Amino acid sequence: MSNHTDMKKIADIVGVSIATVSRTINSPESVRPLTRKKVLRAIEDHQYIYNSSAADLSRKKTTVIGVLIPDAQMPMFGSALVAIQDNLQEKNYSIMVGNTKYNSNIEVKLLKQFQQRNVAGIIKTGFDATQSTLEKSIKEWGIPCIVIFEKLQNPNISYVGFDNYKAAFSATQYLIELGHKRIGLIVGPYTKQMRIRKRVEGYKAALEESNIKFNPEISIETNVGLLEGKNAMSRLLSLPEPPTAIFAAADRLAIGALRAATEMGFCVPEDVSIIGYGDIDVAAFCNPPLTTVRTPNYSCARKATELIIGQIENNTNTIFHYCMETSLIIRDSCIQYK
Amino acid sequence: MSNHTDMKKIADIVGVSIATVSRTINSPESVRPLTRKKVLRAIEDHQYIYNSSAADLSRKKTTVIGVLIPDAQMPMFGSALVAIQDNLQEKNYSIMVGNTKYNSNIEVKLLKQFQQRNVAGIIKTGFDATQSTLEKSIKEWGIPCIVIFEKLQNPNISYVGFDNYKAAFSATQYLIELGHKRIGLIVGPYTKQMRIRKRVEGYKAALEESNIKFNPEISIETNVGLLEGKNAMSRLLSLPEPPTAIFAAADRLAIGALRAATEMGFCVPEDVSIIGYGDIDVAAFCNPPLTTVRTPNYSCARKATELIIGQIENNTNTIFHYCMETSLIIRDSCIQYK
DNA sequence: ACACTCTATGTAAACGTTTGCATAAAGGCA
DNA sequence: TGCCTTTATGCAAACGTTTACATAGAGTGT
Repeated sequence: MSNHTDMKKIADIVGVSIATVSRTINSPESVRPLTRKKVLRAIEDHQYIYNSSAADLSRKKTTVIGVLIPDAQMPMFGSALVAIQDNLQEKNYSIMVGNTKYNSNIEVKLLKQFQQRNVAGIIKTGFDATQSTLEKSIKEWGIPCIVIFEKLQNPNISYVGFDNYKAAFSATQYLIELGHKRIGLIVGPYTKQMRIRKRVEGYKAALEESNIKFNPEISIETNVGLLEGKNAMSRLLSLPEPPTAIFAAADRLAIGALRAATEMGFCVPEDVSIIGYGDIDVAAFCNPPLTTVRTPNYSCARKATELIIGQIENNTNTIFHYCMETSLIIRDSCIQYK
Repeated sequence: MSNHTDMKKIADIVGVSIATVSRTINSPESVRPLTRKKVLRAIEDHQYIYNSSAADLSRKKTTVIGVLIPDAQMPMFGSALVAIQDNLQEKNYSIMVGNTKYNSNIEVKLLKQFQQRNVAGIIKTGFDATQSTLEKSIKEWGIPCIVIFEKLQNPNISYVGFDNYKAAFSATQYLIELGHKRIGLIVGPYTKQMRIRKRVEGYKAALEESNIKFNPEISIETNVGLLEGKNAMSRLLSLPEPPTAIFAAADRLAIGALRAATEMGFCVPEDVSIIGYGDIDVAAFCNPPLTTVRTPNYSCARKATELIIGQIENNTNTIFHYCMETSLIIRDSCIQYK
């Protein structure tokens, strides 16, 4: 016989039915105060532990939300997680997290797990250019799914993000305004990732607007990482005619680039300007402090969580498109070109 | 009637019993190849989705492991998450994550959630000095729980960590060997956190060993963060007789300290040496690159995951104590005192 | 006293699996 | 052929909740 405390046991102790116990837990206002008190007392005294699996099964619905991120090492994910949980805290939702490593096999697998575990909603950071199948499967599945940190043109997918194109445009424009003409680009794998591709496009558009010809020689696509940024920068600075300014479309790339410059004897910003992207927290603590584009990571994640909770609770599934503003954070890594 | 594909439906389609479907999924070798094939075919064709809640309820056991971290912004957490998932990947376990913010109310709440959701095991980073109640509740609960990133003296709790005392001792010793006598300390909230307190003790012990008197004036306890590190360093360098070397017992504190020094016109390491703790990835990319203590974060998390999975699968719950080696990573932020 | 409405509770059928036990079919051996 | 073992499958009871529906009792207005 089960020696485990379940609702039945509590019900027996108090002398009420299981239903009453369930109600005291889920809608306390619907049970008489005296009864409620007795039930709560028994729960306390006998260390009853609510069984979510059973509830989930019965309700055909969980209070777990799935969070899909490409790389847990990205500082941006930290903000996302904190924001999401801040919002979920008092609601008794839990977070199930999956790290895709930019690998679509892993991603599909994780999504399947989420589906089997019947998560109530999904928050996904970033969206691959190649994910129409994914999109379809989520649609069919029918639970709310919000992409964050990205502005999508796809009208069928909700997002809370920012305009990567515009932000990259303004970063590049800033460099141009400072008089730079030879502006290098170090950027993540944009062949696969939409939000990165948008940055490349923004960069190109800004150049074009000022009649500067895009020069593929000083534009490097690489994985996002400190070392990768450093390596890319080394290559750029080894060129016979190195760029006078660099747009590193991720702060971690920028930090790597900064290091390469320093090691090669270039002064930043006197010899070469560097602008980053993301305003991760160390950016302000670099030497020199990094001029960068601030993206509203925390707000995006927070907003997305609010929205998704709303959808879950009201059982709706409309499409939301929120685009937040980015801003240029001017610090000391860029200077007028003389 | 349910239009949702469940085992019953698959069973009906194939013309077998539910049990057979369940078995094809959970122990394929126990069903005849032909039957298996037909079942799998039907599962494929009708997009059957396994319901974990139901399975969990029936089995009285889940395949979810709970991960408790104090601050998702700490880079160390990123490694942990990646390591854990790398290990869980092919096993179909999922990760439920909770961010405690160093707040024991939140922590208790999250643990309760984990308990209600019936997680199969818990990996917890760090352990508060004040958590004997917590310890008791986990013991009673009876699921495997491993603390990582910490060496505990408590024989009832499993850990996979490193010796914070020893690591801090060696960092301080290194500074002493370089001829420093006036060695400041910037450290996290050690009143609450064991692993941080150990660092303070290691620092003090190293001083004592060399007959250097501990000076509370140049020892600052603060929250862990870049800005906090900077503020603490400002205070230290404003002293009439500032320290000639600083042990910042967290790399993020060290990076903040580095910034303060630079802004105040101190050269690192010429005017003041700084040694960090953790070897987070940006440490090597600071200016100057940060000398620091490397702690084996990934290995710890990976080992812990292996152990916990072992315990879950074999239904054992023995206590493990693994202590991994730390190492001194000498870069350019410390120099001989003249 | 009656009919009516409310409110608090109980009853019991789901929810979709797992798994011990029973059984039928097939194979081996005398 | 009959008996025994093995293998593949089915049966049905659990797992611990939720919730639509039923019901009993209390209150209200006439």
